[in-house]
Amino acid sequence: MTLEKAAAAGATRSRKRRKMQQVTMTEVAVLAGVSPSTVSLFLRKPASVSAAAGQEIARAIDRLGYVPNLVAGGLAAAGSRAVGIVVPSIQNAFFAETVSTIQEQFAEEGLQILLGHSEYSERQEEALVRTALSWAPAAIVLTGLSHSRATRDLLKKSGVPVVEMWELGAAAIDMAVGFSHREAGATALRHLASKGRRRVAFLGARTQEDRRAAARAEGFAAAAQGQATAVVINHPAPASAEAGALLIARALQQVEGLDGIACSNDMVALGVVFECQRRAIAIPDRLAVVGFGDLGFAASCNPPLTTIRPSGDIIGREVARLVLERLRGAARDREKTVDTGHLLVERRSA
Amino acid sequence: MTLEKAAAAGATRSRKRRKMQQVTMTEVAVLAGVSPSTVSLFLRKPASVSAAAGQEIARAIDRLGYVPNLVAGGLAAAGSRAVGIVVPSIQNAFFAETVSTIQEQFAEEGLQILLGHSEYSERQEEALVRTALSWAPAAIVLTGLSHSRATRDLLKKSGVPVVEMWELGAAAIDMAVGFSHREAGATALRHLASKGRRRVAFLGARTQEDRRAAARAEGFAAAAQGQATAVVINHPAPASAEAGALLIARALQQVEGLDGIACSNDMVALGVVFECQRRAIAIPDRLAVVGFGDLGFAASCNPPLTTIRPSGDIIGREVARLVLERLRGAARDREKTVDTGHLLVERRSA
DNA sequence: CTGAAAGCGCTAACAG
DNA sequence: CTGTTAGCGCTTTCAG
Repeated sequence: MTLEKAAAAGATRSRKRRKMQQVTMTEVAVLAGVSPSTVSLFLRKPASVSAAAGQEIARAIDRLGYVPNLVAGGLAAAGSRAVGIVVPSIQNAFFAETVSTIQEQFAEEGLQILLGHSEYSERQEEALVRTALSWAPAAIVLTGLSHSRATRDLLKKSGVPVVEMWELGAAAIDMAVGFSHREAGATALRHLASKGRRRVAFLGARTQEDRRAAARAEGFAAAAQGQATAVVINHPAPASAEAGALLIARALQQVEGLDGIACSNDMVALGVVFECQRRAIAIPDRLAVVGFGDLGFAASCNPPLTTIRPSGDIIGREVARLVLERLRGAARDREKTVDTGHLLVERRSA
Repeated sequence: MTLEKAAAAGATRSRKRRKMQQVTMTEVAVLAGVSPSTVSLFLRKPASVSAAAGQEIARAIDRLGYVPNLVAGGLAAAGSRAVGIVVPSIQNAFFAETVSTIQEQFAEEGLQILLGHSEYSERQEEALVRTALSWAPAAIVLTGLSHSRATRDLLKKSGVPVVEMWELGAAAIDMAVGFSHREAGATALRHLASKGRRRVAFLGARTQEDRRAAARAEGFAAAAQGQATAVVINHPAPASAEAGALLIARALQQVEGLDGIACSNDMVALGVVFECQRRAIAIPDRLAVVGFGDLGFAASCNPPLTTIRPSGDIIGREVARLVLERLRGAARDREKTVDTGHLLVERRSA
């Protein structure tokens, strides 16, 4: 079979396409001297095709520069190889790490990521889920357990596997991977208390929208009962060093004899460290600081930051594993939830 | 027309699907008492359908909870509403910002993002481009101008609009948005020189793989001719505060009388600041430091960081604009390149 | 302005 | 192991 003949086979197709001519599976089949379904089979299960045919097909694919059309495949198979992921913000280092890990795991399995960010808005999340569903995705990954009623309905009705990540506690739609933020907040307080700190504050960024940060604040405050005097101070902007500087200034003013701080995010803690350097407030002697996130700079700042590590990479790996297992046919009720816990990383700031 | 009838219309479809029953356009059409093509038309150009029909259709969509199947749409239209984006790393704040901005702009136009990260590997990039092309994307966005031969061929052959971002200089495949990293490096040197610094170093992370960081280093070294003694020191790991601390230690040891530093990334500069705090090296008096990126903490660290702002958000906005214009029918040679420049943000560290 | 008809490129039974 | 046969759900001419 010649290349020309294969080209001729392709040429019978409509010429009205707006995109440039694309090589189709039929052309590959013609050149390889087999039927299209054999090519299709070869692509999905190479082992089920005779070695001879396989070789011919591989050569044809190569010569023609064939790129499979996953859109057509997805339609025929009633479900695509894409996974929708929606996170509050891609710029947040936590979610960037998780998404990054998921993408790595999926790439090996030929799964594509459809990404969207909701800016902590349930309405935006709903719109993103709707779009994702339009792609007949193999699965959908959401952040957190709070979603609009419509989002839940949409998802349930679709029957698509869904995994909610970065939070545990309330009921999940389907699967969930994460940890309890209340407990993480409590850990921060207990650590501070264990260091003899009795007048403490939780500095939060955007806790109105960020339910998980709010849960950490709650856990912190609840654990303080009988242990310490705790206040929670919030800043409406996203977590940043600047927010941290502002918050610590307010805390110092608001709490007489303040001696311990927990932050909703290491970035905020960094701002606290900066501001304390400026004011010559000794950390941890006068003020103990515990962060959240264990971001890259935590180990090298002055003093090194005691912080809580949520392990965004492990969350990502587990999310990918759950999705992959479900796609490979695991029962819908096989494994629903994995608790990744949290880890107190003790360094010098507390 | 009753809901039951519409359901009956749907029920004639094959029951072999693995996914849960999905509402189709035909069902909407039946319920609205029009033909599927009218529904399709209404969805794409509401104005071309009579008000009466439009209203019926809208109601039907609502009652049925219809979610369009973009996979089928993409196949029929020979091109999907998805845009493939590949960046070296999602965890890098620069790219996170750009991707975030692009996603925002696209969401309004109903474009989905297919995201992948290459880890600075051309081979991985090629694989990601291949997968992206399998989705018959509306466009593809790549980072930088260096790609494997196969990647370029694949892209050219596909005829898909391509925009390369975050770099300018060499020839682009199609469109490009970015700036010259050589010039950015030169700016850093000139600023240092203008402050009387004569023995300077460029601290780079991963410049073997990161061609753009390498270009900044080159621009820095080239501009030093006759101005200052410049050395370039590299660390093979990704940019981090830790790398910065390591690099400045080496620089101090290697260059007698070192008085100026430029970093390939603000994160590295942060490490330099930390290490100098530890060693009680006064910034900027003894050592002037200029970073790159203008990341969130740059303004609030001690001292505030003089840095070069690449404006990742503007790059994102311009990328989105170019793609959108092309999709709306702009000629293939309308506008090919936009230079977003760079900005020296002078603060106290230099 | 609306409908009928003809696929888009591929997968998935089912026979052979 | 391979080919035949039907579509997947939607868009797009092209008539009316």
